[in-house]
Amino acid sequence: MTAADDDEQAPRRGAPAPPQRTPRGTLSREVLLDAAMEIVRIGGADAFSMRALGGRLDVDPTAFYRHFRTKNELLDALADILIEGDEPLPATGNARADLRASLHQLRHSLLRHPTMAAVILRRPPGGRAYWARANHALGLLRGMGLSPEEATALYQTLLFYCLGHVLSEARAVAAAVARDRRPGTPTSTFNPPAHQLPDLAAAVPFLRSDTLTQFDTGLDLIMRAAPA
Amino acid sequence: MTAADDDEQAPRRGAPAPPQRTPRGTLSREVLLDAAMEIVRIGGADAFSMRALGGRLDVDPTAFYRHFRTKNELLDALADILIEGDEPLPATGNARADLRASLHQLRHSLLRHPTMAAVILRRPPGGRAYWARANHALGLLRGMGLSPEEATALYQTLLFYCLGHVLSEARAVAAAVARDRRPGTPTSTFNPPAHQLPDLAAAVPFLRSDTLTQFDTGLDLIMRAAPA
DNA sequence: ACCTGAACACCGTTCAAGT
DNA sequence: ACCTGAACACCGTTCAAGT
Repeated sequence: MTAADDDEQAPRRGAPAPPQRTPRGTLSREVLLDAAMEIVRIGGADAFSMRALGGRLDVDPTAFYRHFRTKNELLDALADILIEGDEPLPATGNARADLRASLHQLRHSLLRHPTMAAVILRRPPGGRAYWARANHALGLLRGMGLSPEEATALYQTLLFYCLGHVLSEARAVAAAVARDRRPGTPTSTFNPPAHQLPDLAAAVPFLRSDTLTQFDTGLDLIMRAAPA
Repeated sequence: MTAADDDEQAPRRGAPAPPQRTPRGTLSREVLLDAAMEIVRIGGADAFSMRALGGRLDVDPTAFYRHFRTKNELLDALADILIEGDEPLPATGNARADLRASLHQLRHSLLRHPTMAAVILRRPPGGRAYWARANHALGLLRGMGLSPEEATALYQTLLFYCLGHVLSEARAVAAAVARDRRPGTPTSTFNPPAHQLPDLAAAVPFLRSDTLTQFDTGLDLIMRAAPA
């Protein structure tokens, strides 16, 4: 029915070559998070498992459970690291520009690990960085003259738009990476069946040309609802 | 670091009591899709596996592979069934109302299987119903006087907003269901750390009060960008 | 105190063999 | 032609035992 192609699993598994043995007593949340991020960076989200993590640190896979309650707890911590990003929250004094920049930071950081985005977005939010970003954005919107209620509504709209956009971009990037590793897999998503669907056909030229510009266009549309 | 609670796995696995033996030669994509949907309806997305599917139809788990290439291909087909929903695309003649109704349909249908939403949204889109909905919405926007480019931009903004919102709602519903099955698990998401974050504290009363109204509020904000 | 190792109860998928 | 069954190469997590 769907022209479902191959899938994004299997061609890369496990972590290669433990770089250095982890001495007894030096395992910590931080060490585990770093190793997990490395595994994801090298092999994508599918390469990450308890056994890969243990292998990378040359430690028994179950040593993990001294430091995290479950794998999902580690994923939540990874999520918050990505949501935080590398840069401080923008504070130029221009509320509109700062808000836009914060959402750009979020998008950019999540897209640095595109195979991770879907994994992270299926977890409930609630990390430190997540709330810090919310507080920052809400403050900016209130500074633009919006009431708490208006600010909340507009922030949620921006955030949900941002998450949907990033999820969609990340899927495309992850699929492209998978295709690259194992060529010959067709991409169905951008051969939409435009016959019989004239309005879709007319839209095709404007799909996915430049995703950053597209992202901004949506932000602008939503921000029209804010006072100048 | 995060107040990560328990997780949504494990308490319900496998399909209970095969309702009737499936005679040789009657297995089909449709039968498999129906059984898969039943498993998800009863036990959530985690309950679905090849072995559960085989068990439910009283058939060897690997018989599946005569009809689908992979599990993900079946997930894509399930996704398109949910995206299609039960009702026909709205066509009252009021473009604005029809567009809103289509997005409500999509939200409603995805939320009927909340544990499935995250699974489905991590797959690339591209099913028949997905494109049909896109074509329908684009036609409505063009009918409101927008150019193909404007219509595409506005539709994508609405769609990404809708997906982000539904993903967020579905996570909350799925977590609530899991909490119900195994009580005592706290919800961190709606105890945001409002101390030290004054603008977040001011927003708390307006979070998650009525998610349908909230959804509509965002749609309205975005639709302000369209001509009256 | 911290880690190991075996074990448990699962996965998705392949392929030779059966009917 | 269609399905079975064993097998492969994995999972996340628990718990008694070791150091």
